[in-house]
Amino acid sequence: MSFGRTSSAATAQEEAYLAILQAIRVGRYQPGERLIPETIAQELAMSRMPVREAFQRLANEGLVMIRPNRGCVVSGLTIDEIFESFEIRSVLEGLAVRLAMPRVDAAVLAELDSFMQRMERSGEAGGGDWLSHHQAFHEYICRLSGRPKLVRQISALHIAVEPYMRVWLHHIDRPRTATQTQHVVVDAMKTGDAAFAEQTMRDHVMRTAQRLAEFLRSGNLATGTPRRAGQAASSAVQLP
Amino acid sequence: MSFGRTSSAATAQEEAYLAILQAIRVGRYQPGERLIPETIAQELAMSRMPVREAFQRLANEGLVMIRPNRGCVVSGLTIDEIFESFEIRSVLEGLAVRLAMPRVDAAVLAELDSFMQRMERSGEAGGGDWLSHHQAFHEYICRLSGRPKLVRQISALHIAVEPYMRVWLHHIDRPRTATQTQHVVVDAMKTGDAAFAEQTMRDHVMRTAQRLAEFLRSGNLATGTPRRAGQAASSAVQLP
DNA sequence: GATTGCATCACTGTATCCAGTGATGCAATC
DNA sequence: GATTGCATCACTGGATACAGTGATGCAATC
Repeated sequence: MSFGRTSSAATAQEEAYLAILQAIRVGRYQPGERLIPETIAQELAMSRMPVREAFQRLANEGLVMIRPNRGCVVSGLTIDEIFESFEIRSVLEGLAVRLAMPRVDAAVLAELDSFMQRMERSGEAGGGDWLSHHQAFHEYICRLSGRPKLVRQISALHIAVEPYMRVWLHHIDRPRTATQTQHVVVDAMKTGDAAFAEQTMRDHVMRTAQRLAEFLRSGNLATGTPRRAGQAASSAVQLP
Repeated sequence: MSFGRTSSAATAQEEAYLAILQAIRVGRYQPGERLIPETIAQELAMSRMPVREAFQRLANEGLVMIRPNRGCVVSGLTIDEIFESFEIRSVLEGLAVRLAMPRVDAAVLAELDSFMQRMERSGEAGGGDWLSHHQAFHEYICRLSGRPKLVRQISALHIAVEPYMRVWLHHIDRPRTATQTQHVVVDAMKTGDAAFAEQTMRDHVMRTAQRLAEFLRSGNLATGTPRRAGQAASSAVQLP
């Protein structure tokens, strides 16, 4: 194992982590699904051990749930939990924008405009990579804040709701209106008013939350009960 | 191992996690210190494996740092990182208060008053458990929000800065003024104005951050360089 | 005398093995 | 016929064993 690691992972455990993470993000491992260490280990050509340690990391980020002696399941989020994630994100991204404001100049605004153009183009193409552009847009702003921990936390929240965003965007298949609400954020940043930009970002995130929650509640998705430990009668949103 | 686990941990890994966490919180394992899995495993009468998995969890929470093939060190925070943690906490706790407001009634306010009395008493006794009362006060408010993820994130931030808070409080040995600023928060909650309460909580947290940062910068502590990976020339605050 | 290269050693990461726990299905009894 | 108890089985968590990597110290050469 001294050569030929395909991915950029330095260690087998890291490789397992990235592989499982990706599978959850794109919805290949679905909420409620049981993750069998042995199976995944075989797929990745390694032993169960690094896979188990990857489970630990994922569990800590809330993406899977490990119940002692009863295995590891992908922890789907309930609508309430999704909404809560957005609530948290709204204040964190609000903070990020506020802290980023002093560093915003013409070059930054130009970059933001180009981000939005990319989003609009991929939106019209109906491509599913609108989401990646969208996340890149948000991450760019966050990075401007110069706060690494903040960036990390926001990124984790993006990942957690990504599977749900994905099906939503797939259904509405024209995320142009969504793109337009981004303009409001950039416009707010152009005013130079940090408090205003913060509030605008908050509103923007919460508006997305409301639209997504509405969509999920509208029953365009089957709402099953992938049994989860602990919380009684909590039925996570099921992906198609 | 079917009986007699001393702590409430269901699994060895959990026990290791709690033990190491506690050691870091109270400052027994200090920033920059190398954590040897074998040593800790012996102390806890288990093998290296569960200890390693505990390391994973701690690394994810940012309390330790694992560099591939080079072991696990307690990741001390720089003053900037401490300040950043407070910034994040300020908006999260602000959110928590805002969401908690609808549930605030006379009984809740009475409970908050009793929390503060306890804090004042332990403050005058010079006891180091002022901190636990203080954290309990904040956690009580957070719980009122009814947002489990939010509570968890805030709690993690409290833990991360706890060692530094501890030495600070030990130095000023009369955290009465600190207690008084809590009153401002409770008073704001009494007004029933959610936005005002949110802003007040934010200010309260940031004021604490400023005082702590000032103390740490004032050099009451030696500022050494427990070498950390990645960031060049980042010298974490060293505990006495 | 200093610097560089090599060898040895300590330690980390991974694999395999073993024991304990929860689940499932069948049989027996009510 | 239904329900409960037991036995078996699959799987998880933990321990031990092994291989690979980085560090350290000594020696040799410049």
